[in-house]
Amino acid sequence: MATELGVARPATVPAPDDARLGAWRAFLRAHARLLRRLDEELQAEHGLSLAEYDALLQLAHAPERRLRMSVLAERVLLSRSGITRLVDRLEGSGMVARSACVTDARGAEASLTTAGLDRLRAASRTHLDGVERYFIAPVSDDDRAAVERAANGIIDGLGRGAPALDASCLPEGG
Amino acid sequence: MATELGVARPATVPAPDDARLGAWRAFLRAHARLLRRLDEELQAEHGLSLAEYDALLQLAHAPERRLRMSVLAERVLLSRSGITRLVDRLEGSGMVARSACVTDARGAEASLTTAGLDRLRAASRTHLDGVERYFIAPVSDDDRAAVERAANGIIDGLGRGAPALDASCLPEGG
DNA sequence: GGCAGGTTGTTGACAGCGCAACGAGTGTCG
DNA sequence: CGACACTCGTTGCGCTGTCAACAACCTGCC
Repeated sequence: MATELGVARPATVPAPDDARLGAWRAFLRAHARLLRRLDEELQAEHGLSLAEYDALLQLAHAPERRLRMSVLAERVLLSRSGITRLVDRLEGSGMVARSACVTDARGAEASLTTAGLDRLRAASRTHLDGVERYFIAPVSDDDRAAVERAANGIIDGLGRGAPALDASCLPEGG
Repeated sequence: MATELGVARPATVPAPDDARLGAWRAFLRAHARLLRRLDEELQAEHGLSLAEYDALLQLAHAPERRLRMSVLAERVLLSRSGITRLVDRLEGSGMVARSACVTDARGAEASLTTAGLDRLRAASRTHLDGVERYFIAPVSDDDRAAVERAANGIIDGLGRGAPALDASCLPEGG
């Protein structure tokens, strides 16, 4: 268990000044503000949300510029229903097209249209400028490398420990 | 414009293998998966969302365990209408109480009830364990320090450059 | 005092996402 | 072949959040 960690945990609520929680809170704040800013800029200049941009980007990098819905969902960090609706919107604006999958009649594929690619190219300038300005510039090379290491470590650690499907830890609520 | 930054930017779409974008994408993935996991655990074991937990925590740390709505909104990274609804829910479950502000008749305050404090105490065990397990344990002390530095640098940088309300303040970036 | 202009919290309308359920299709094993 | 369990994408529903509009209130200036 992760309870004996050397942190004195008072009977009260976690102190806001725990040094290690500082990193945690900074991480949360940075992410929230950064994403909001990038989304704002993308929306203002190109009428795209970050999720939409990301979907277009994933399609652009895929072979033949087409991807199965479920694969796209996974890459954009969305549920399957979420990707259905996202593709609905993109299709509505003519940026992607739906087509049936030849090898699997259940499957649908989303493919990037040339209009979508143009839109993506334009938007990527804005987005990359934003990432450069707000994420890369204010961080030293060493720190950025550390961030990447840390992020990958976190992702790794999450993969290992399964979520709480085990109900044996619940009943203690009383 | 921020176009001359030393990044060679091809006429096509950003390559997925840019070393610095690697950190960016890892950052996004780590955050998404981590938050989802922590939210799941908190929800499963205590029926609280992360936002609700955060609100309770902010109240617990405030003097007199009460906070103006707008201040609370700011700390929980929510809009004013968002905080109104969040407090609605928490009030409905008896974890916070609303009261009028004595010095400002427009204002409302949210205060933590003892039930809310109990709930927070219980939940904080789960939450802190999660943060420990998924955020702190898989990251070295040095890297965590770097993450904190990076995050603060990002927040700082965001504060400086105003969003695109004024286009005239951008050109001096070069 | 009295009024213009900003702030505060709430509400209505709406968007986006996840979950559960569904129809359609696949693959496997007897 | 037929039965079964599974996967795929879509849809209905609910939750949660934002934005715009609003009434109530505060502040500063005349």
